[in-house]
This record gives sequence, C-alpha cells and structure tokens, in this order.
Amino acid sequence: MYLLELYVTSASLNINHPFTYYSDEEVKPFCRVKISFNHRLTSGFIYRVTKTQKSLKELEKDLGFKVLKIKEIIDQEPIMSMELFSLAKWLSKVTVSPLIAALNVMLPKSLKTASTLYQPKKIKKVKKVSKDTALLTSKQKLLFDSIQDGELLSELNKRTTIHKTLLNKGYLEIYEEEYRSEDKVYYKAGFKELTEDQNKVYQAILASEKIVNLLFGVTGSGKTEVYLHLARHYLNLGKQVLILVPEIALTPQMIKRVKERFDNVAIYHSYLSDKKRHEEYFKVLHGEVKIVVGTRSSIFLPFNDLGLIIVDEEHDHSYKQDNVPCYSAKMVAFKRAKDFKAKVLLASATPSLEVYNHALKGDYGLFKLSKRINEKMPKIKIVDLNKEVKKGHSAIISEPLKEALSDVLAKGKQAIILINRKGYAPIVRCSECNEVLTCRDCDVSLSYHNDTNTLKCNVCGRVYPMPYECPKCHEHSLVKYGFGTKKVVEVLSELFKEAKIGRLDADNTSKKDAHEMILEKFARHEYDILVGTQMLAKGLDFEDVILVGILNADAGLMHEDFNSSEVTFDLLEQASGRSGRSNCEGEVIIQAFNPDHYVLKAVSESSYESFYKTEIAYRKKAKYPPFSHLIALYLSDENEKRLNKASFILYNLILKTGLKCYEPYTLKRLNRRHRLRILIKEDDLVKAINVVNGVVSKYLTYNLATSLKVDIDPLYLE
DNA sequence: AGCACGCCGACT
DNA sequence: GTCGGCGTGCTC
Repeated sequence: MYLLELYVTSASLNINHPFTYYSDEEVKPFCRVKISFNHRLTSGFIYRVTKTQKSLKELEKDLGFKVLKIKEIIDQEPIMSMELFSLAKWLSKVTVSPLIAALNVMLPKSLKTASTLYQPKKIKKVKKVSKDTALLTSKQKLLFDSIQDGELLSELNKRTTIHKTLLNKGYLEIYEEEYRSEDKVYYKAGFKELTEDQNKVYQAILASEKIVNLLFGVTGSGKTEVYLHLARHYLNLGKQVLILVPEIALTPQMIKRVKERFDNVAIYHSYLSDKKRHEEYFKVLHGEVKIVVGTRSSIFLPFNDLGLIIVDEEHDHSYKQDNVPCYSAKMVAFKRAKDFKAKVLLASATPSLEVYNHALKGDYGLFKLSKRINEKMPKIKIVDLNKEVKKGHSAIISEPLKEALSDVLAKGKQAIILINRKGYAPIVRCSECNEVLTCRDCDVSLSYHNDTNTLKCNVCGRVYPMPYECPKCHEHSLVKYGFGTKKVVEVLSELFKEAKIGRLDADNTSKKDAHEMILEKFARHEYDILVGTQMLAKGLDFEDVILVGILNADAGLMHEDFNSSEVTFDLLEQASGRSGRSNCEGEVIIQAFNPDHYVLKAVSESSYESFYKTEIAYRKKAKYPPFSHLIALYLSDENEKRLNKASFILYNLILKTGLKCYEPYTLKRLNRRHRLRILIKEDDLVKAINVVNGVVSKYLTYNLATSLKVDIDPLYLE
C-alpha cells in the first residue's frame, strides 16, 4: 500500500496543507489523482509518496485521522519537474497564496489540478519490418517498396487495400504517435544590421555583469532589433530564451517577426486553444523548444536551460496578475534567472518608476537608446478644454483637433483618437433629484448604450433597460452625461461626413479575432480614423498614422491612486509614440482640463526624465513605492455582518504583529459582494511577507466564510 | 468553497 | 410535528 500526500484542488482556497490518501497501486509524485473529499469528488496533486507495510487500521491510529482510498489515477507520468514544484512553493510563499493556487497558475489548463484527464490526439503510422520480400507477389512488392516509414495509415488506406495483406503477414507494423498540429512555415527574414547606436548598446548589455539590465529606449529607437540580436547570441550558446510581451502586444505581427528569424519558436498566451497550450508546454518540458514568446504565464514554462529572459514593455501592468496568486511576472523572472544563472533584460520607453530607480541606484544595468531611427519626434500640442468650452466650442473634439483631422484627411493619411471610456455615455443622472443610476449588484454608475437603448454595468456586465422615468422621484428627467467611444464616433461622422471611421474597445472585441480584424482593416486603410480605448495605445505600428488625438487626457489624474500619475504618463507617452512612425512627421494633440499638470508638461516635452524627477520626489515625500512596499489585504463577502467580523479579527491580528497598517477601508461593492481593504506599508518586504504569512494562517484557523485575497506590491488599490 | 449538522421560527 | 432558513464547523 502506498501513502499519498496531496494537495486538494478547489475544495477550499483556504486550505493550504496536504491531505493523506492511500492507493494500492504505485503512483509517482507530481501526478494527479481523483479523490473523494468532504462528500465531494475532486482531484489532488501528489507531492509525496511513501510505501508502507502497515494495515489501514494501524495507519489511521498512528496518524489520528481517517485515510481514504483514491478513486483513480489521472497521470501516469509526472506533469512537472522538481524545479517547477519548488518554484510553486516559492510562489505560494511570496504571494501569500495557497500552493494549489500557485500550481494552477503555472500549469496549462489541460493539466490544472481540477481538470479531467487530457487525452492527446494520437495518429496511426506504419513502418516497414525488414523481411524477405521474395515471397511477395509483384503487386505486393511494388506497394511495399513505395511505402515510406512513418506514412500515415489513413493515407495508406486511401491509396490501396492490399496493404492489409502486408500487415497480416508482418511486413508492416502500425504504431501510434502523439498528434501535433503543424506550425506555419515562415520565410526566414534574417537579421537586420544594427545601427551604430544599437550596436553599442548591444555590446554593452552583453558585457554587463548585472543579472538585471534595463534597456531604456524611446519608441521607434529599435529596441526590438537589439533584443532579437541578444536572443540570437544566447541561442547560439545553446541556451533557451524567453521573450515576455504584454497581453495586448502579442499580435500576429510580433509572432511573425520572431518566427521569421528563429526556428523552434513556441508561442504561449491565453488566447491559444487548450490543446495548443498543452502541446507547447510539453515541447518546452522535453527540451524541443529553444525560444518562447509569451505573455505573463509563460514565465512558468518548464525550461531546463534558460539563458535570457526579455521583458518587453517592462512597465506594462499586464505582467501583474490581480487575482490569487497576485504575482508579477518580473519578480518570477528575477527568481528564475537567479536559479538558472541567467540574465533578465527589461525593455521600455517609459520604465516603471521602481525599475528606473533601481537602475539609477546601480542595482540594474542601464542602457539607453535615445534617438528614433527616423530621427523625427512627433510635435505635441496641448489643448486647454476650459478655454474651448468658454469659447463655446465642443469639449469632445476641440477646434485645433478638428483642424488637424481635416488636414490629415485631406492628405489621405490616418489618425487615431484615444479616449478612456467605452460605450456612449458613462453616466445617467436625474436632473430633478440628482440621482445617478447605479448597478443593483455593484456600487458603480451605469453607462448608457444608444444602439440598444440599455444601461450596462461595466463591472459585472449586467444589462438593464433604459427607464422612462427616474426610479427615485419618478420625473421624466434622466440626462446622459459624459461621452465614450460610441459617442465620439457619432460626433466625428457628423463633422467629417466622407471619412471612414472605425471603433476599437472592449465592447466590440470580445469575440475572438475581432480585435485583430479591426486593426488589420485599419492597416489596409479601410478606416481613416480609428477611435478606441487604451488598447490602441500600445505597441502598434501603422505607417500612415500622422495624428494621435487624446480626448480626456487628464481624466486619470483625478483618481487618487498612488500611481495614477505614472499610469497616465505611460499612456500618453505610449500613445504619442503611435504618431509619425515612418517618414512623415507626426502630430499629437492632447485635450485636457488641467493643461498645467506636471504629467502633461512632461509629455509635451517628451521628457521621461522630467516626469521621473517630479514623481519620484512626490513618492519619496509620501513614502510610497519605491520608498516603501505596500501589501493590500482584501476581504469580501455577500454578508456585510460577516465581513465586518472578519475585518475586526484580521485587523487585530495585524496590529498585534506591529506591522504598519491603515485602518480597514470600505470599497465599492462588486458583484453583490461587500468589500474592504487593509493596507500595510513596510520597508522590509521579505520580513513583511513572512509576518503576513503568519497572520493569514492564523486568520484561516477561524474558518470564516469571508474570502481573503492578498496582493503584495499592488499596482492599484481597489 | 460546499456540504452536513443543529437550532429556531412558521405553518399544516 | 416537521419543513427549511441560516449560522457554524470541517474536510485525510
């Protein structure tokens, strides 16, 4: 009999200790099994197996609890390596999350602890067995000679029937092979020669002794070319290379660019089918892949000899996961680089404050590319919306933007219009009693959609019919305020009747490929103007775009989050980079109500440095990151009373430890759940994480129904 | 998370 | 008497 120590899936996210089951058959560690747990069928992930001669009764007496038999073995072979399992344990600790949550984020869906057995598709092939062919008839011999080893049985079935005789007589054998979908074969483009500046930086990065290096290059300076050369260098040394890209940036163009130059490329991201991801995972596990391009979760692939990790657009928030386990792919990259004695290259035109601060202090190597290859920076103009409104002009499309747009259209070029709101009107309010319509399940205002005449909650997605009267005072006085992408398209079509206008936001891109289709249409010049949300600002490269208009540039600055200035600066700076990518000079028009804000000033001068200086001084004064570390603990429950009880317990546990923390802060209700946040601010992160781990395990002993999420170094505080 | 168990109010 | 709503505890 074998004793299996395993972690139980899904039973409770709150249980973070192993349970013991037994099996008559031998099972290997790091395999999954089906079990019954607390009257329910679920699965478990085995981490230790011991053989025992004792009887079940003796065992239960020794252990002090009942031991159940497993129902079924899911995997015959381990689905991860020891190295990966250690990484899961580390991840669980540094994110203060259950081990099972760490395992689930590391494995492809097909191998997740909860999912049922994944059967890779098998195909049948034939191979020849060497035998004396003299006994065959001439037809049989002809066929035998024409067969190649590895020919598909299905193909053979199509072209003949007499192969059955060959099979029966043992001249041919059938064997099974795991089916792999064919990769597209790309034309190999070869490498571009590096410019003088690029080459200097390339050589300097190779010579750097630091584990982490920052490549700080303005948009259009050719960062990608530099790191593709670096990738080649490490591949030539026989090492593996991982290129991490933001979720939004993994476009077919990017994939094509890498595949054109390298063989054995694997692509790994959340839009892949489960089957494809399963294949890619095992290709890496079996060492068949040399270079991976992927989003956040590909940092967990089972590499065996990683030499270089590139983090493209290092500042991008999609590297941080905001549900449990709340990890940052960068932090995992540092850990894996250390384990593999590999290097990390962070690349960005607007590095995160934290990273740039480390680089300036000398913790990371710092390398700059400060010239655009075409040597043309876009002209940036800020329009004061207060003045526009005073003059009686529109606050949606200002006069200067209108003029610039007609100029673009006259030249037959293209423009991008950015706005951070989707839909038509974000707020509906009663002009009599000032009631704002809000969602039944969330504390957020509903946005109006004119095409369906409905109200939609942007948080939970619930849709309501547009009421005829105010639900509070029953007056027919509901007014729609603000404007979103749909409204902007409407306004633009009226201003420029002959122009073709496209729209790109989360509402019309939920379907697979919709996003890509719109962008392709834009690239083929089927639209003159493309209106969209933030998803348009990043990494896209359209030759004919010579104007970018940003409508409510400072809307994000009203937000009180500690990093809202950084977020806004990144967005504006990245958006500006979309203009004038080829030989034409680009223009950027930024509309704002606070044109004198330091973020807008820095953007208008295209000066990261000036933004950095002002912002870092503010962070230092307020002791915000990078001058401290934040740990956010979120409690949520449908039952408000239970939530308050849990909050009282947790807050007191934290106070007892002496960690510096703020009082529980009530957040917006989301999806019927009341929510609350306790924020910890500490200098020594490692120490703080240890203490928080202790606090959380004590909290869990109370067995409260209120759920807890811990976010170390959060990017947002909600 | 769910599921069982037990306590208490409501209703045949 | 007994059905079910919900607070509490536990899962090898």
